[in-house]
Amino acid sequence: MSSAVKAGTRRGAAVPSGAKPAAGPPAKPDVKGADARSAEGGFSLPPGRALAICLQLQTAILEHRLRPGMKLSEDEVGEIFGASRTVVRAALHALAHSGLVSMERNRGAFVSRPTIREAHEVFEARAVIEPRVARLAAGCTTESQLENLKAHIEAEHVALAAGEMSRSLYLSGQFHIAVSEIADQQVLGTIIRSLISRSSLIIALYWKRPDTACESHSHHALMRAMESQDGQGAEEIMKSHIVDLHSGLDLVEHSHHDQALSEVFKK
Amino acid sequence: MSSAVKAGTRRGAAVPSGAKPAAGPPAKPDVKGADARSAEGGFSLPPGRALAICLQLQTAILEHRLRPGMKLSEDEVGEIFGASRTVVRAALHALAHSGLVSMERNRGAFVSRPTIREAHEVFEARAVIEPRVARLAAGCTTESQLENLKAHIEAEHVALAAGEMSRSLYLSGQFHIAVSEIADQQVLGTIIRSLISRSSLIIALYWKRPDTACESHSHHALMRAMESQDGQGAEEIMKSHIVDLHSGLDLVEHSHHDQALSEVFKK
DNA sequence: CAATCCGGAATCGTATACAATTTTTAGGCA
DNA sequence: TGCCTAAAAATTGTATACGATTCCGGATTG
Repeated sequence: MSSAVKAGTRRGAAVPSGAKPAAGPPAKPDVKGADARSAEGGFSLPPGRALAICLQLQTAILEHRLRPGMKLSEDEVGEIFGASRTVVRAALHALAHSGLVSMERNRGAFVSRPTIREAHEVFEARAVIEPRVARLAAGCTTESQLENLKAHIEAEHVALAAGEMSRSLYLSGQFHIAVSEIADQQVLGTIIRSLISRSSLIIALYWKRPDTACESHSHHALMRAMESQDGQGAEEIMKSHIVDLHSGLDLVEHSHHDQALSEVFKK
Repeated sequence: MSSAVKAGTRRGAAVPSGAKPAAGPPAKPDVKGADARSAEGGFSLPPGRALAICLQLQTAILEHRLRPGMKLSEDEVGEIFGASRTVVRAALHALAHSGLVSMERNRGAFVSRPTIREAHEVFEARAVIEPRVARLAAGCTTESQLENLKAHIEAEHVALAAGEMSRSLYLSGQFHIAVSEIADQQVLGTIIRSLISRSSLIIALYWKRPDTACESHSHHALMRAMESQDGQGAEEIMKSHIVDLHSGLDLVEHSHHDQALSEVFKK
């Protein structure tokens, strides 16, 4: 049933939609150090083909082309990517470990639907970890890294101006990842990537207002703090930025879809 | 070659070696809330049988029965646990995601050998995260949870007195996990579990002195801070405790095994 | 008419078989 | 003796097949 998964062209580039050139010249940014090692959670790359499937699925989820709750049938995904269930299974397990999909025994894999509680916890965790990492990063930012950050912000602006909401959010996450990579802490970096991935799901579910160009300002301020080696400042900006993100969510039971119907007309 | 893996009885309890009764009566503690949900990294449990294998391998690694660098052949593990390679593979992948084993393409799975850099990063990460979690935990510790912590410390003492070094370290890690569970933060708790698991590997590789009953004191102090709801104190104690652990490591290239030989007689 | 029960279809869990790659070993040659 | 080459052995990567469980629809019955 259903034509659920419709990600990219069977064998497009690993991050096809990630290279979308909104405007010609100013869009050279494109996540620099986030190639293969930015894989799922960051850990042990699944062998061979599974990794490609992983990345495509991940990108699709992070760009909200696959919404939370969608079923990822092994057969279906396998047919789409022209792979056997064995490797699809590996890919799905990998994504499950990174928290993007959840697997229910004998029922299959679904794009994760973070609970409200988990949403809170993810952003609390980010509020604990990322500010500290931002401080570390501020202490050792090179010129080219600053350029990279600038390009990221640039790209965010472009996407936002073009009204590409989901892509904008994706890039926003990539910015945070870029910051964590500057800190050159792989362990914390991996953790942060995982949290940001999950944040993407949370935002897809609980975002309050579809407008709000809130991001770019904080990101710019953060970059400037890093530019002037202001660790303390960077830490504080990051902290408040994440708190802002957290409070920008509408964390109440959403009573989604038909459940709402049966609930509304109950009596 | 080799009779590498020799964990438990093919189908013993999930955590057989974890229940080793050093002394009869005083050993009732045994990790309370750390049953199945304390699985590997904490994430998506591999389906069915794989989970059991996961847990057994994990326990063996955490107790240093499987040393870093050991090869975990799929066939071999499969034969030992009476399972087919399919499920063994899933188990190994899961452990790889939690950082306990590393897989090299076309070469197989090995118990991870954390690099010195990774060792530093893991303890830096713990120093960032755990103190904050300890603070949270201190604010909401119930009586029974205190009892549980007490039992943990008790068990550590017993193991230490019996000279069971590796088990003592294992229990030390479990104590930290117990603290994180009190904080009732699943996301951060999962992260902490993963970091502690890796710490176990790091300690196996880089521990300085095989003696040192250093742990228990800090743990006891932490417990008392939590008992008196002293969040600030708990945070500080945890912080310094982790720094102590970090500095208790001998983080220099160990030139292990034969490499040492060729090095010694080089000139 | 509604609730329940059963059978088919679909999907997942596991085992086994085959292909690809690596490692090792045996052999030949300088 | 030492080193390079090549074939064999071992191990992993992938595909397919079969059994088990769940889901969905229709028939039966109170």
